Amino acid sequence: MDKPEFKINGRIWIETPDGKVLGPGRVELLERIKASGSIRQAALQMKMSYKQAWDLINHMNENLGSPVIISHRGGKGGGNAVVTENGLKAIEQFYFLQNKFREFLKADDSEFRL
Amino acid sequence: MDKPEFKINGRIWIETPDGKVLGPGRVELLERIKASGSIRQAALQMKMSYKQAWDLINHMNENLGSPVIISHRGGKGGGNAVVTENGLKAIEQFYFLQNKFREFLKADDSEFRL
DNA sequence: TAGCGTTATATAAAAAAATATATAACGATT
DNA sequence: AATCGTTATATATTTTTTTATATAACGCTA
Repeated sequence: MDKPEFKINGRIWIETPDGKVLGPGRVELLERIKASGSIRQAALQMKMSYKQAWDLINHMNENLGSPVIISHRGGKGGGNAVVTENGLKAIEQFYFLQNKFREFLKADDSEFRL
Repeated sequence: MDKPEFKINGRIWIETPDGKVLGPGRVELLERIKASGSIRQAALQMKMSYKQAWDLINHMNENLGSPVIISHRGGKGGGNAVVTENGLKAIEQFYFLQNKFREFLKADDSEFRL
């Protein structure tokens, strides 16, 4: 139990006065929907239940100014989901911040010593 | 639902290969033990159960190189707990990082716009 | 119009986490 | 040696969260 290797880690998110609206998990969900065109497939890939994915999307749609996902049921393939312009902006801007945060973590990586 | 105010927020912690060992909550716990000399009182102040506080302390004691809290039972007052040198260093160093992180958040505060 | 796979939604079941309760150990103080 | 308030620990209960199950709606396709 001597000399453990300490690393600083953390996470960032976007919030409104009503609470958290965007974080790493939700952004990944958006990206997977963008790639697969399906809420269901994105949920399977991330090993979360469809309900959980849907709840997250619904919450984002209602709290990110305008919808990030537009979904349709029925039709070819049974239905589909697409990321809106607003959603794409959300992904892009969050990654920008995420990258800055990574730099921050890297810079302070060896600043914790007991 | 238009023009919500977006704020970036987040949290940092210290981890070893075995997982998280120190974060804002645990540091606050250490500080309250330092001030009160009692695990129990610190737990009450933070509205957590004694068990939860004890588990956190135990985990820190076992994973922060050397103990951060030394506790005694019996005696005057029924018992007591004191923060070790190692614990004081942990508090101090975490606050140093925490302050840097606050600056980071403030600097990037208005960088998310949809 | 029957079938398909998905979205949407509610409800039930299961799992996990938090909390409460109980009890013993402890040592200075009286 | 009895009392006190705390630490230490186990067990039980409650609460919360997560996951599973079921069912309906939908619109293209064949």
